[in-house]
Amino acid sequence: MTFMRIGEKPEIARLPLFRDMDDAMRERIFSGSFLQVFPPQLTLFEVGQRADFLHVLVDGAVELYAAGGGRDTTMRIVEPVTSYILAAVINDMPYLMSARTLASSRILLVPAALMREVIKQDTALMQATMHELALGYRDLVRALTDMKLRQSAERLGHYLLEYSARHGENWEFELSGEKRVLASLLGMTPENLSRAFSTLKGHGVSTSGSKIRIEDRIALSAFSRPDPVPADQR
Amino acid sequence: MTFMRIGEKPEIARLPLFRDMDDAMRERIFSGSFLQVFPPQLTLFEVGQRADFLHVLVDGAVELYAAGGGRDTTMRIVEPVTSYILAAVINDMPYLMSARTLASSRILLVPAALMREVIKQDTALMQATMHELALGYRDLVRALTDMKLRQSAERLGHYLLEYSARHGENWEFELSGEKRVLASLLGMTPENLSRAFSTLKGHGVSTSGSKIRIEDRIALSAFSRPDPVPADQR
DNA sequence: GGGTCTGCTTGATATACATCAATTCAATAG
DNA sequence: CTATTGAATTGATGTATATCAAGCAGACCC
Repeated sequence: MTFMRIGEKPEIARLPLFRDMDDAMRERIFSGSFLQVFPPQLTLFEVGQRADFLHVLVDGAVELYAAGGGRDTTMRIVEPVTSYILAAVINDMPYLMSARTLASSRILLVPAALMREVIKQDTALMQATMHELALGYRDLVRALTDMKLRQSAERLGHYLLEYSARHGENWEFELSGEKRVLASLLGMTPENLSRAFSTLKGHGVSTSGSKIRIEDRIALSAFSRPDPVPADQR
Repeated sequence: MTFMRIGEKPEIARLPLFRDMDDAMRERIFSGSFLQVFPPQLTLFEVGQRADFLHVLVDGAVELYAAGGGRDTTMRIVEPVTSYILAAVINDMPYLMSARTLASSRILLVPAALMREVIKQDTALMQATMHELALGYRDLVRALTDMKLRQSAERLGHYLLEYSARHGENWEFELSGEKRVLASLLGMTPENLSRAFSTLKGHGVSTSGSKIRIEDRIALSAFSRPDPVPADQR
C-alpha cells in the first residue's frame, strides 16, 4: 500500500469490516489502495459523483453533508478509525452526500471496483459488509426519529449522553470540532445551539467554552428522553 | 408454505431479495415460513422486541412508526410486494420501529433465524441482502435530508412527484391511505398537511378529496427542489 | 501591548409550524 | 332521506426555531 506507515495497517485490519476476511484477500485490498493525507477544509467528493473509492478515515475528522436550497446540512461526523460511504460503493451509485475534511486527515482510499470484486470472492467480507450496512441503517433510523420526535434542546441533550457513552463513559469531555458543525448536525442554527446549551444548564449540564460536564446524568436523561432501544453494540 | 395460494409464490420469488438465489434454498426458506392474513389496524410488533421474523408484505398496507414523548411518527409506509425490517433481522437486534397494518394484509413471515442461516449458505442471497440494505440506507439518507432541508409544503410537493414517478408516471392519482398517516410520514400535523395542499395549488397541483392532479410538473418541481441525485433505480 | 480576525453568544424580531377550537364534508347506518 | 360518526378542513392563537443585528471573547499577528 502506498504511503502506509507501520502501525496503521493492523489498526485498519482490526476493523469489523475487514477483521474476519481471508488474509490474502485483505492483503489484496490493501495493496490496491492508497493512504493519503488531506489538509483541513478540503472537499473530498461531491454529491452526484459516481462512487470511485471506499474511504476509511485513519486519522483526523471528516464531515459528510448534503446541500439543498442554498443551505448545507451536516449528515454525519466521521471519527477515526471508520469507513464511510459504503452503501454508494456497494451499489455502484452516485454519492448522496458530499464530504470534506474538518482537520488534517489520513484516509485510506479503496478503489470501489476492487472492493466490489473482492466482496464477491470473500464471503466473510460480504457478511461483514452486510452487517456494517445494517448497523448504518439503524443509525439513520435513530437519526430520523431524533429529528422528528425531539426538539432542539432535547436533541442536544441526547447527543451529549450518546457522545459520553461512546467515549468511555466520561462525564466530562471536550467537544472536538466547531460548534457550528455540531449545530448543523443536530439540525439547528448556531444561535439556537447556544440557547440549547443554556437550556441544558437547568438539566444537569454545565459548560465552559467547548468543555462539557454532565453533572446530573439522570436529570439530563429525563429531559432528553433516551431511545426506547439502547444504542447498538458494535 | 402454510396458507399459500397459487400465484403469490412466484411473485415473492421474483423480488430482488430472493430472485437470484438457489432454487432449493429458496424453497427451504418458503417452506419454513408462514403466510398469514391480518386485519386492519393490528399491531404486528413493537419497538424493542427481538426481531423474530422477516416480513414480506404480499398484499395490503403496513405502517412502520416510532414513538417517543407521547407522540407517534410514521417512518415508512410499506406497499406490496416488499420486505421490511431486514436490518434488525440480519443483525439479530431489537426492532427500532413498531409496525401495524393499515389495511387487511397478507404477510409472509420468514423466521429470522432461518433467514440468517440460509444467508450464510447462499452467497447470492447474501449479496441480494447486502444490496437491499444499501438501497434502504440511501432511502433513509434521502428522508433525513428531506426533513432537514425542506419545509413542509416542499416536502409534500417532493413526495407527490416521487409518488407519481414510482407509480408509472401518472399525473393523476389517488392517495391510498388516510391523510393523517401521510402527514405523520411527512413530519407534520394533519392540519398543516391541509394547508400544504392549498399552498401547492399555486404550484401546479390540484386536488379534490384524495384525488391528486399534477398539472404543472415543472412548476411543482421548481417549488419543491428535487434531489440533486435522482431516485435509485430498483 | 494593541489590533484584527473569527467564532460564539445574546437580544430583538420574524416565520414556520403546532395547537386548540369550530365547522364542513363524506361515508355509513338506520 | 336523515342521522351519526370520523376525518378533513379552516380559522385563531401559541410556541419553537430561524433570522437579523450587535456585542463579546479567545487566538493569532505585528
